[in-house]
Amino acid sequence: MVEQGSEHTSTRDQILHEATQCFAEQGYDGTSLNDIAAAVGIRRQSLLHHFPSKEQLYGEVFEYLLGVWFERLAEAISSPVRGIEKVELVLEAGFDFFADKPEFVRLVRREALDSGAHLGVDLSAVLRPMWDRAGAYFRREMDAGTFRRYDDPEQLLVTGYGALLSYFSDAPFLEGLLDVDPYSRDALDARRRHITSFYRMALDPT
Amino acid sequence: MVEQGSEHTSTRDQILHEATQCFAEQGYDGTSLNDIAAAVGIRRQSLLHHFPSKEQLYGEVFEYLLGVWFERLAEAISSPVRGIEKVELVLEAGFDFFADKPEFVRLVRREALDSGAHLGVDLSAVLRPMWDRAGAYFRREMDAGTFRRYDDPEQLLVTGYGALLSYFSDAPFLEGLLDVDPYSRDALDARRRHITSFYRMALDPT
DNA sequence: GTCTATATTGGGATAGAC
DNA sequence: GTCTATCCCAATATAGAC
Repeated sequence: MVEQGSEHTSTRDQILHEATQCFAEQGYDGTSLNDIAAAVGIRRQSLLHHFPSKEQLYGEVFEYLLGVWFERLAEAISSPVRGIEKVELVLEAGFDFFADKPEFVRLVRREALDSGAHLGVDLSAVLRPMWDRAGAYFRREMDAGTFRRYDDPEQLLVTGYGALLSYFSDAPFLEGLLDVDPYSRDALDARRRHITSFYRMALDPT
Repeated sequence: MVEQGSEHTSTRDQILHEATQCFAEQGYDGTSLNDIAAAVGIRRQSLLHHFPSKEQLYGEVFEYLLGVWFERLAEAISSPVRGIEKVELVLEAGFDFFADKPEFVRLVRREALDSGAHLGVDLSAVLRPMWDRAGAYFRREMDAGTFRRYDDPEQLLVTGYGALLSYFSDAPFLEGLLDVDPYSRDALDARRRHITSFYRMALDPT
């Protein structure tokens, strides 16, 4: 759907791109079709020639990003490494994807807050299989003694979910607390290292 | 401003209460004065007799919750305990407040996402003093050898911020992933215990 | 495929009767 | 203090010319 390699991107793809930025920054209700059209350089009415409605456009924006996310995650999961190294690999794959596409994180957060009011599909249901797989992995490693035992492995996932997403979804807010551009190379490196080392400490069975 | 103890709550306070719920659930842009007025049982025009504008109403909703939050936090911070016990005390105070007022968490998250577009004040600037104080505390304890040393103590704060807020802000979403009501007593207890034990593991210097 | 023009709805806010 | 009536504006969406 989204073409690469050619000098010229289609108007449709330009719309998708600008819509992604607008929805991520201002949310579904805070974004008007005028905003998106203006960013592309056309009129609102011309935009509706490419997408039948605002909801449809929003749906396609989400669908595309979700597809890329699944691709990247599947790649990391399929790796043959085990133990804490696998956790690190998946954490880093998630981190790198989020750093590459912070718009995605912001969209997911907004959907989580609005509990899918604007999106047709149930996001948690879509992500559920991967979630369960991760939970089963932790349980197995705990049983094997490679990870420190916790009462409820799912809690580790919730914490990781929050730690990973919040940094990107709330980046402008955190910038005000930290006096550092969260997207600078240094800040990203530091955050990445901290998350992995934090998990290593917490999971270390010794 | 908000009266307690009397059987009858003023219309003004009812409006504040319903507005809090609506803004937390649907966001600023997603909430219309009609929604709030309907919840109270009056007309939109009557609501505007008590508050001059939507922005003003939103501001007051936030101001009130922020005041309570500061109260509770100051109470926990003033405790004479030290070391990891102080961290636990503050984490638990935050957790309990958030569990008591999840609307507050959702509002803060929305503000962080929108970077204060609807609120007059800069939220990160308001919270900055407490943030810096917490960072200094971690640094001191690391220097004293009571906490495990991390390159950047502020990273611990970011992780805590995410772990604490996300559970409540994204509760409906997490319910779909966990098959448990996040606000049930059991779930809250488990989450509370996990966060504190997770931090204890990560900060343990041995 | 983009435009102008227009229909229609819903939002915030004001004026004034009761 | 609450209501009805009204104003104004912005938003989504459609129709039809070019």
